[in-house]
Amino acid sequence: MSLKLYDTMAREKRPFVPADPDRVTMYVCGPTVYGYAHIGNFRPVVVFDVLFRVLRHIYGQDAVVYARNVTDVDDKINAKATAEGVPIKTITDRYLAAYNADATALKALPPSLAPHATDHIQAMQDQIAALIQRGAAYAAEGHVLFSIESFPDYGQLSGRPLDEMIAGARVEVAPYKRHPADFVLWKPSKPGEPEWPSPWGAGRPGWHIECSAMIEAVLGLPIDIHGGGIDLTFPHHENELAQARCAHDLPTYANYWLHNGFLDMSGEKMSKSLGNVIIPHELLETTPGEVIRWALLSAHYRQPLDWTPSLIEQSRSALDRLYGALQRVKGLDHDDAAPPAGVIEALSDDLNTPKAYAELFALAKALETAHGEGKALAKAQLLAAANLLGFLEADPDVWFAGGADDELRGKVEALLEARKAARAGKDWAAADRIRGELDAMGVIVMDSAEGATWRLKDPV
RNA sequence: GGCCUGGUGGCGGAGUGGUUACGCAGAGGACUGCAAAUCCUUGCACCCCGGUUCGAUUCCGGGCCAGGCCUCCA
Repeated sequence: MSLKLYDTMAREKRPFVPADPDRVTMYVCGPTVYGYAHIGNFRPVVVFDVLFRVLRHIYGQDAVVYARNVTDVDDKINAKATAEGVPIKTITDRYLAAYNADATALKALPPSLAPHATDHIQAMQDQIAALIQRGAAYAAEGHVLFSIESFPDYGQLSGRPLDEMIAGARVEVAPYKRHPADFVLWKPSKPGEPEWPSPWGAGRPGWHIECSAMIEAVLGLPIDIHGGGIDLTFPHHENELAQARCAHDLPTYANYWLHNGFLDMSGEKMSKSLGNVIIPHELLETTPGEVIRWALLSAHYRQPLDWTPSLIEQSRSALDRLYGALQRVKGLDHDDAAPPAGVIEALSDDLNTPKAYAELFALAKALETAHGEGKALAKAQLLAAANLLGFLEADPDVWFAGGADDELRGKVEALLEARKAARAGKDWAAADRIRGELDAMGVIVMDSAEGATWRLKDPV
């Protein structure tokens, strides 16, 4: 079994070979913390979380270093702080906490490292200084700009020839730019905005230099995997690559570039102007994080994913099915099993999560139809497989009835006792009336040879 | 205009040069006092037109349609 990943640079699936199997490095562009992240922002969070889990499974728990940055200096953050009349840190702290809480709710493991841009200003300045020294950047009117003409490979990642950059430059070009597509490495701050002293005047870093400098600072160059949304390919990743390679005259910045497809809303791009933005922070009030995670991974990560109410319902049904299988074998435990080959193979093929889902259903069926010892083993295998994807970590009873408070539980238990007595006396009318009462309470009753179990229709 | 994706059954969504994806929904059966859950069985597909081939949903060319990037963006 070997892991294959689609590399945007090579435009094909390639066998994954880390530079050092004892220290596999991965970097994913994280959030700018100026507001609640929307559902689309969390697609890379769960996608690369699965990759993180798969890599840890292959190379060892401690052999994978996964960094996801936090951009905490940005125009939007400044604007938000000004609007609320609070310090910038109040804004960034608040939304970073929310982001981390949401990521946890979506069952994403914390990354190994979460570097903050404001903690690495020096590293950014060092990289900028190296670029100037090598003639790849120039200072002008308080700005420092990267000179794309100094880098012949510019455009390689996104497949855009340099001469097209000029035609593509539809925005007004700042007069101090030598080439229309030159981009900012350092810029002056406006009054009231955060600023740091620098050899080129007080100011703050451009967006692209944050990532390339932090990668150098916390992971070292080059790295094995760089991930992010497909929209970041250009200009963000193209620029990061140019900066890092030029600063240190490197042939390679990242050995594999992975990009997740977009999430859209009924075929439309999610945007505030269309009013169709879904915020997990709010969605989590009515939908378990695991359901959202299931939905986000239900299509292959490079495909576009259409977010619809039906997708949520189907995802809930799928998890109910799997948790139901687990709930029926409560108590049957087996020593930890390795994840079955089918799931490994599916995920090793460029993270084919839909195929991995099919394997989970096959394992659930095997569990339902197994007997005796086989049942315990099947359960352990299902759990091991699901763990690789970040699913089925909850107690099935909690999954189905976790939303029920003690009062409701008491009522349900009492009614079930009464119904049991009615059924024993073959008083079907009374038994059905009680079941109707439970149904009205949102409780579904399931009889079995071992007695009745119950679940909430709509567990949160 | 440039670059790039994708068009699969009622819905979601993999995959393959000739054989079952899978899930949800539907149909029949088993089980059940009746249900629910579960199990068994089952119907439903590969945008259009050419080409290559013994054979294409799968490869090649063209077309149509949808979407993305080229500006902040996961």
